[in-house]
Amino acid sequence: MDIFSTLQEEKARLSPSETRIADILLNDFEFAVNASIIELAEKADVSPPTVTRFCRRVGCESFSDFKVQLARTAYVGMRYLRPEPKSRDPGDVAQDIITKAQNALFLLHRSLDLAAIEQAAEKIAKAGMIYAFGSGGNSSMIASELQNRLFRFGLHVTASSDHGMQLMLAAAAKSTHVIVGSSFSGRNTELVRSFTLARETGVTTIALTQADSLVAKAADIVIPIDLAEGNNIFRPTSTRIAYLAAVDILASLVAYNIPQAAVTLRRIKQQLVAHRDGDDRQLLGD
Amino acid sequence: MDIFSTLQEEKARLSPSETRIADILLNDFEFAVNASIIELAEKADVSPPTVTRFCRRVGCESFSDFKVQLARTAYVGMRYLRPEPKSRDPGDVAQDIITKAQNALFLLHRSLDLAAIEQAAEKIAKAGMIYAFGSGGNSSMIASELQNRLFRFGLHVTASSDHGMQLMLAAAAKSTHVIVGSSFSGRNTELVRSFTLARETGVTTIALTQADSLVAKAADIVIPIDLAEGNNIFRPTSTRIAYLAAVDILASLVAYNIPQAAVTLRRIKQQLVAHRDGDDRQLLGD
DNA sequence: GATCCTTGCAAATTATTTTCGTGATAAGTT
DNA sequence: AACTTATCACGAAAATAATTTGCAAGGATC
Repeated sequence: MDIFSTLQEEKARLSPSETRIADILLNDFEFAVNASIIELAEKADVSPPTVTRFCRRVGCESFSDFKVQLARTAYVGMRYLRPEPKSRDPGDVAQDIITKAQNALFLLHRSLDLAAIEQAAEKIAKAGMIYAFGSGGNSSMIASELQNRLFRFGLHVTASSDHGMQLMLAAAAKSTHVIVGSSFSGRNTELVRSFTLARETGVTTIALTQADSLVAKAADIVIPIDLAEGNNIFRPTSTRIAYLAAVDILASLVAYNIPQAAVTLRRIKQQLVAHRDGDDRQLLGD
Repeated sequence: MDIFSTLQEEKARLSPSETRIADILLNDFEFAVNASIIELAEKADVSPPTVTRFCRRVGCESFSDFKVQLARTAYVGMRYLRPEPKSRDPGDVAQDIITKAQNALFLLHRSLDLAAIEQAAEKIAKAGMIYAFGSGGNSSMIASELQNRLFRFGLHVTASSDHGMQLMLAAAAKSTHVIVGSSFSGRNTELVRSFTLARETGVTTIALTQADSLVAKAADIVIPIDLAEGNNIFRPTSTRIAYLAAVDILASLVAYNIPQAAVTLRRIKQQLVAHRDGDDRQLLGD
């Protein structure tokens, strides 16, 4: 799909000359996007035709197509190749974190299952009661974020990060209710238990989790969020940013499914514009 | 700086032919980045030289430079020109949200005051006790995130979203302590009061907020987070993502200032790799 | 009516791609 | 082991295509 991932896949199969070209891309990216085919060829100590062939090899139509692809993916993908920040220099750390966050959003957008999200939004909009479940520092934040967003549309919602409480709520839930559960790893077996229990009484269960995971298999509707685990397991913040964005999308679609939500939101907006001297709570609107 | 902003500034001064070229860029961007100068010229109904002149006019060296610039800024900037999503179609909503989030990260990275963050990180790393303050759905999340991140480095930290509690904590704080307060709007007057009170006893106060705001003026160290308000006041999630990233950077730098944090984190990582069958809580590491 | 700006044409320049041939390496054959 | 033969990488040069420049014509403005 994008050049850098192709490059990583093909790396082993490249010839010496092509490897030299690849090295320039990775090391002196700035030069590569601005250079002409001749300059690039000279720097890599190869002939222009070899550069053209290289471009074709990594899946581009032509050299100019290659440059466009390069420039396009660069902003997001450039540092993706360097798994760890090079130094402890604040600038590098910041760059690394921002890039990983950008990347998480980028990957999320690519792999988003819109049909599932819309289906989930419809169910949520019609639900008599919504339970947002999630445990651990990450998923519990997602659960409370869901509560935070949904109650403003006039929906009945409660969040819980307590497994015992989740089980009780799941046991008491009715068929018109919806449970939305979040699990970054997909291996939250307690959540699986709540889902299974709830489904016995016809409760709709929605999971934000990794596709094909235990949690995914236990839910009615799965909103899969699959990010390259290697890059994120030790840096959950970027994964969390992707989850937050997914919740944002879900909540927006829920709003569109509730006629009066638009009215309420418009009123909040007008309120915000008219009265701008409160504290953070004025940022309620959306 | 980037092409689209130049384009917006120059728009009024463009000639009819150049306006036609600009229109193509804005309306059929995909075509524009992939087209040759001839194709673009034909579509705009002008001659190739006019396209070259147009490129110079918007600050590029040449047509190919122009294309690279275009492709480069496009990913982040493209939809920035369209302030509102075009439709309620899930794809458009998702696109809009993701783009705004990307943009928030982009703007954050540009405007980041690294010196302030590093200064804050040093203070936090040495603090006897840390208080993370924030109110409202947004800032309270940031406060608990700070707690979440910092306690793992062996630091003493507590988060509070309650104004009354914040005041009491601030009154009881000692000069070796640090208060980190978050306010998206910068107008949280209760937080200002806590800061002012705390500074009387020499407590270091750190604010994550808008530059030159009330809260910023009341703090010792300000980590300014200024995002285009117009785009974010009604859509706080993207601003929040920027705040989360800022907290991530801050926490990473704090870790580098604590020698034993590295050891602890490494142990957590090994733990994670060895034992991969728990639930979400396994994603503790960073 | 003079001047300035915009624009296109055609030529010149430059960049890119194709074609073709050489040399190297590997696999099969005598 | 020595000799084909196939395959591939690569570069030189030619062919092609794209881009830029110089210049002149057409319009608008003062």
